Amino acid sequence: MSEVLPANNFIRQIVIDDLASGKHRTISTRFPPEPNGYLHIGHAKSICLNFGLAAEFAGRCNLRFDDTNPSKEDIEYVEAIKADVRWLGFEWAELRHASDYFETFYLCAQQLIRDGHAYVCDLNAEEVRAYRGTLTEPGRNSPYRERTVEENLDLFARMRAGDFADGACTLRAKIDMASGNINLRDPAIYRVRKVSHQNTGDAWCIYPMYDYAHGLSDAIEGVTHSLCTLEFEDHRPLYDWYLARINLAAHPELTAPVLSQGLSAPVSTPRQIEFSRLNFDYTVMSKRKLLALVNDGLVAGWDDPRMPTLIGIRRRGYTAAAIREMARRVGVTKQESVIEFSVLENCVREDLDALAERRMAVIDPIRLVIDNLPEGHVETLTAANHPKDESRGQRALPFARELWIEREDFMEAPVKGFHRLVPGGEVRLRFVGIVKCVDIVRNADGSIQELRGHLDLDSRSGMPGADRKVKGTIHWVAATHAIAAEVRLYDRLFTVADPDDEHEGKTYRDYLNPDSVRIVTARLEASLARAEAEQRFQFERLGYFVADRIDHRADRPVFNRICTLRDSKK
RNA sequence: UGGGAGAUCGUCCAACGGUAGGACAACGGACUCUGACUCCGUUUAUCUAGGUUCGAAUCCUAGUCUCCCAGCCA
Repeated sequence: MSEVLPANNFIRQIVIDDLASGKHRTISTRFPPEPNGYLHIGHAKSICLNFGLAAEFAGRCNLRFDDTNPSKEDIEYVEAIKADVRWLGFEWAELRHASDYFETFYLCAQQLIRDGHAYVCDLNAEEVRAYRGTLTEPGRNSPYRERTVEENLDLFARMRAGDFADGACTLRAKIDMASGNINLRDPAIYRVRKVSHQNTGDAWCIYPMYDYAHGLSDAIEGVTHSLCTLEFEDHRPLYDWYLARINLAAHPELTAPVLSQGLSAPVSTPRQIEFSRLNFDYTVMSKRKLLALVNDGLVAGWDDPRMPTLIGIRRRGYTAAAIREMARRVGVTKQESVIEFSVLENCVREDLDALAERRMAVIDPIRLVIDNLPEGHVETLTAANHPKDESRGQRALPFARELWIEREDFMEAPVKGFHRLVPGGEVRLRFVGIVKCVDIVRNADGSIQELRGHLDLDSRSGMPGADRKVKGTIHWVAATHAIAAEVRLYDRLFTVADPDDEHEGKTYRDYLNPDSVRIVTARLEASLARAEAEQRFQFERLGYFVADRIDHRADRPVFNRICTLRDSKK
């Protein structure tokens, strides 16, 4: 696989310029997921960007859990996210949580109050909405906006102490209720939530909002380039507003609680830069819909091989290298885009073509008996494990008088352009030689019971006659030696390119592909008995397959189809 | 006249005042003991209208279209 010649993009160019101008000596980024769900392929772009930039320019990239809303978060997700990032091939400089900074956030809020930049507001959620105005009309000031500093300090302390019920009041930034940017209309800084937190337990009953916590967390960690998706573009003025008012660098006492936990706080003034999120056709990417697919049993779980989650894609058999290459190919811009799934698929095929050893397997078997071999004839062939890489060695391949071939590779009444086996016609048996179909044995109902073939002994592999040209080559397994295996044939989860399209009252559920998985019992060549979970192979002419990382066992093999081979037959 | 952002092949991404190029897709061909891989070739694009300029995807003006924002979510 073409190894990481970094593709330039506007963010990388900013980094290069900042380093060249001396604005930064080193750079620092972060990947900041909220632990409220599993990571999906869309996150892979952000992970590759943040960790990739840090790696390329010898900077640092933290994994930071943006855990400011305990009611949605769970430790299960933080563990899964860590595993996914590592699987993708990245290691964080430090693991942090926004919740590591809760005490600092509290101190900063007190400072904002003292400086007249924040106030405790007793409006309830509905009232706040009414006061906020609309997209085209300005909002109105809260009646609590002019409380004194002393009163606000006292009230805020009582919020922390648990004196107020959930929703009874908030701490709000005093900015501008008439701003065209709604984020600046006195946004909430803290809300009361009497729930325990995945990381801090019951230490707090007030929790900071994203806009407030995110920029401060970036600054505390010394992040230089804070990369996020487009929808945060109009939050940037607020991001900058908090940083400017609080000015962590000028107030070391504010970060003291971080230091006292043994964590460093190399305060910076981070710059937020937005890029467009990654979307793919034929799938959904919203956490809500993914969660619904899982909860409603429409898929087998977060790691269902049809899911666009990283854990699902991994189980499907995609490689981390392929995902990294995909991220490189799609680039980074501010244009909203939907990537064709073929881009990812091409990356997988390219990686696996080089990586995966070849094997033979028959998915829909029909019996072929070689009539000019003696009854009970068995021999052992050797076959290359990889057609382009001799160092991958060879394997023993049992060959016998009775074979399974692919039902699809025989046509009694061939359509034009059919290159495989037909009555009276010849085809090459991979690694064996040329066989002619001499008879069709039928059941009472006229259906085909088995095929009879005649092997041209002069055309056996290695013989001079093997050079004889025939139009097609088909795969096979020895019926006597084949092992049975469950093979799961996956296809796209949705039947339409844009399942999010809700025209004509449809929803993504109406577009679920009823044939997104087909489970068959296949016959595998004997050497596959030694396959290990997560090992990938090319089943010749069929596609790439992986031994399922959960269900595969030596005595009960289970393979997932990763993707088919490209197919140029018409 | 609410605020913010974006418009280049079918899809993504380049071109940073000087030959519109690459990847994926599609199509055609060569090769082939995988109809794979590989190789060769072909088709298709600068949102519109003006302007500046020897020269505009790029600069200016005016439009058009698309996306995001009215959580005590992130």
